[in-house]
Amino acid sequence: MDTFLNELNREQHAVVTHYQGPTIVLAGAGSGKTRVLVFKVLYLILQQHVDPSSILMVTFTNKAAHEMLERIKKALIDNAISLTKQNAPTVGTFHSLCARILRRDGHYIGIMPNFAIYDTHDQQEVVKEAMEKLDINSKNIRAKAVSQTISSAKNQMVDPYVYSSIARGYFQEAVAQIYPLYQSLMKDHNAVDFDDLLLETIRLFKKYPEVLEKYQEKFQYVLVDEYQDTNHAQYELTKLLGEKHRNICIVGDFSQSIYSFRGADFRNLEKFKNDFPDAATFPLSQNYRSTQNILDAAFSVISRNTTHPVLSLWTENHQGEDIELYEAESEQNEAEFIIQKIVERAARDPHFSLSDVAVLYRMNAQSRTLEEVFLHHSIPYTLVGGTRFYERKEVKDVLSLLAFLANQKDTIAFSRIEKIGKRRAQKFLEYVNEFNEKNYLENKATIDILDEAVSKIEYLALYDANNPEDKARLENIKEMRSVAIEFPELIEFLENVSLVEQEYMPAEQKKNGVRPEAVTLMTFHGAKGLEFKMVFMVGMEEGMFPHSQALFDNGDLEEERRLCYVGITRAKEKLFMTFAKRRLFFGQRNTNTISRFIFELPESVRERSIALRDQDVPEYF
DNA sequence: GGTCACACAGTTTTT
DNA sequence: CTGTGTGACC
Repeated sequence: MDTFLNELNREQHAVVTHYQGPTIVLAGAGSGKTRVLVFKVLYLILQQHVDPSSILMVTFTNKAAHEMLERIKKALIDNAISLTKQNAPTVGTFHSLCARILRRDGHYIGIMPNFAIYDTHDQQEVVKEAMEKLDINSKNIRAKAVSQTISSAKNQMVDPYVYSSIARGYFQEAVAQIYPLYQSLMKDHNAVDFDDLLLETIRLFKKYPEVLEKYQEKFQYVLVDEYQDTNHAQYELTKLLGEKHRNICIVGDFSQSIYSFRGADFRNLEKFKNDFPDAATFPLSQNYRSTQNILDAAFSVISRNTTHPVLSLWTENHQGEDIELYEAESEQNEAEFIIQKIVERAARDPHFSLSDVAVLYRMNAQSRTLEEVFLHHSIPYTLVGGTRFYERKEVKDVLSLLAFLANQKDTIAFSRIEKIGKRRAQKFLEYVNEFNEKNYLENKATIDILDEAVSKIEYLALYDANNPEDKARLENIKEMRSVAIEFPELIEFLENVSLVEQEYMPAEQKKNGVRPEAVTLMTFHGAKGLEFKMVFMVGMEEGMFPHSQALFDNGDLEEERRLCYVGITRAKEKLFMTFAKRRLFFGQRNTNTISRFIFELPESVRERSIALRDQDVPEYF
């Protein structure tokens, strides 16, 4: 057990063993960050004999949380320690942590434990409800825009009162009217949105210090990953939870902050230093992932950013293969180039697997052509992203039944049920009565409630198993049943489905239970945290990447550049960047100029490109 | 209560 | 171009 620290390099060792006091870890791409976090927890438990349950680790996604906890558990079992539910560390996202806190202690501030968690779609329904009540024309003011505006106000912790004092112009003044009504409707529905989970927890902590103290006492050690992508509320929460024992360790990388469009603020990394002036800062600068060529390219691009520090990475890996640029005639040709390169590589490298390849793009809309061409050449692919499991119609329908049973003030859920059909909604109400009279909430398992409600309204009869599209819907309901079996308590089930995105995997792949032999297609955002031997970055054109909406604002442009940096650093061995002369977009054929990011690569990369050899470097200002 | 036609918008995304 | 959402009409 003493030897596990030997597996770390000097920088990593320093991070793991510095276990007390405020700590900032600047973890570069591919520097073994996840491993360091796992080892840090192991070190606390094994060497410092810290009670595992007094450790809190906050991650960016639930998937990351799950993987982290599994790795910790496994390592502890190797050291003859097994974790139970009671003594396990708390590992989760800010949202799941706050949901748990509010279920337990929300009653202090008037939140009932069976509250519903509304997703973006539900939020828009509530906004529409508010707009109807206020008689605001939904043609001039779109509910979607309003709900986004309210959400970003909340992210900056601007309440309705403050908002109305700063609102300027037609749209903002309308929002100023809608916002307070939205909040009171949410209360009527006994619901909170994702932003409220954080804000209400902060409100609870500030109003009832004894509640805060309970959690401060529980969580003696607080670790927060991906700190560059925290928003203001998450920054506040970190501070509140950690300020008593001051054993807070935040981990992040300025250059990988890519979520400012939803309220993340990389400056939180700097603010932490002001709040904790004695914080120790550790860099993790050795990269284990990529070749020198790839790191050089990444650095060459990201060093153009001026509003944040850039960590320079080094590696012991060899120089590696050249980065290749390709100018395609069209988006089809771009996809065919990719296929050609994959086939070539497969022919000469027996260890090569299609799962070593990722194609990264800026917008989901770009996946369409790629899919068509991949299909045409019979190259298997996995598409990541798109419509999420719990947002599918049939899944939401069934969930609405359960959501309403758990929280009968949730009229948003009920109006969804009415949309299935008036007669079915009537039938359902009969079941609601039975449910209430016999108190099924307490003495029936989720799966039984689900099956009873679904059969009561004959929901499955809406779909025909012989129709392939319907069959997929029925499969999805089956899939949901298997999650329902895992969570016999209805409230817990609902919390799980609102906060945890189901790992998306088509049914046939799931049966085999192995990672499929297929190329991964996804957005740059989706690739965060992943790595592939061979990476294609496609659509490297002004207006595509950087995206057209980001061209005129330096802050937005720098975020695009960070996204480009994230893309480059996903590659372990081989990186391609492609751009098309002409591209069909929204039914129009456009001619785009080559992305500025291409011109920000090291000169040697550009010189080898036929398309660029004789071209002057354009001025982008 | 269900279907069809038209309008219209159209980044990135997890919680 | 394509998916979604709304409103009119049977």
